[in-house]
Amino acid sequence: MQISSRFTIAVHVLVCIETFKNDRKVTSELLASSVNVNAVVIRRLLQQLKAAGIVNVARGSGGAEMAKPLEDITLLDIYNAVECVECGSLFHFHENPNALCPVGRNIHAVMDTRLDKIQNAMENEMKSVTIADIMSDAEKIIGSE
Amino acid sequence: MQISSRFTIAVHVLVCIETFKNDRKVTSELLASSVNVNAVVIRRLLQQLKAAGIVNVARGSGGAEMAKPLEDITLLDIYNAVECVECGSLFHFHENPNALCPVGRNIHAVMDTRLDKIQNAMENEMKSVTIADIMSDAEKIIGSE
DNA sequence: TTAGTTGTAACTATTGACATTACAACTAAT
DNA sequence: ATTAGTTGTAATGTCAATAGTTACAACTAA
Repeated sequence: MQISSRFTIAVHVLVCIETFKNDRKVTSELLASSVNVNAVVIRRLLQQLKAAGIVNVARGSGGAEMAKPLEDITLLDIYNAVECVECGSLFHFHENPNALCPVGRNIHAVMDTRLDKIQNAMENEMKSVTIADIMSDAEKIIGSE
Repeated sequence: MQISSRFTIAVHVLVCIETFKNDRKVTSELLASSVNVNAVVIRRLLQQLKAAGIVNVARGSGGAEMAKPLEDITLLDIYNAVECVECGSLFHFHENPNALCPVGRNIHAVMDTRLDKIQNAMENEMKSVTIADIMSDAEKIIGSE
């Protein structure tokens, strides 16, 4: 199972917003055309990013822009914004293990710290990369075409 | 999105196999009762673990056992055994970004190394934990009940 | 031969992701 | 005030993966 494409799409969208901000109004249509998905998918995604304080979206006049400095937005911020956070855990525990079995009633306690450490390792790595880093890579690559 | 419960169920199953190996034949029925899922789900899972060389399952006579030393089985081995590996990547990239857009045609190149680093961080953490570690925790917790 | 078990196919239900259509709400420009 | 362009969102549909269930052939050991 994989992390949904919303995450990579979100990064793509943010790079677009930053790249085109001086040239044109960055509408959901423009973003949809770059990502190659339906504009409604982009609008829903922008709502999630907006709720997380990452972007501003203007109703009516239209257009999206970054809501805070690029170096203050980490990949983890984006991940948390677009992936179901109520779930909280990266791992899915089977419900209702048999409490009459010594393994069944303790498996949660046995695994929880280990699973948390794994998830933390991933999240720490995500936290260490900002959109500023990504933009710097992107400018280099696009500039060298 | 979450990693499927097959992963935590697999660990649960391995802990059961090791815990009960001297007391009884560890059948899919027994495992199913501890995990509290259908026995067929367990059998399918055991097939995946068997294909990965982690367990042996006896047809006919019945019963599952570990196929190699506990300290040679890491959580990553289990993860790779039960999660779709063809997919390979933890992250799901949107297909067909627009090649006419400078961002669209470069987004893959921009993100790939970053995403690999994140996945590696997770896998390294998984690699550092063996079933021997988990069993040692489990024995402590179960013994102290 | 039989009882117990695994291996697997077939079918179903459920869930989440994603696509699509439609339209109300809103803003700015004219 | 009207209009054109845009966002916000509901409703609906499709698809894939997970997981539950039934059924039964294949196998082994007693």
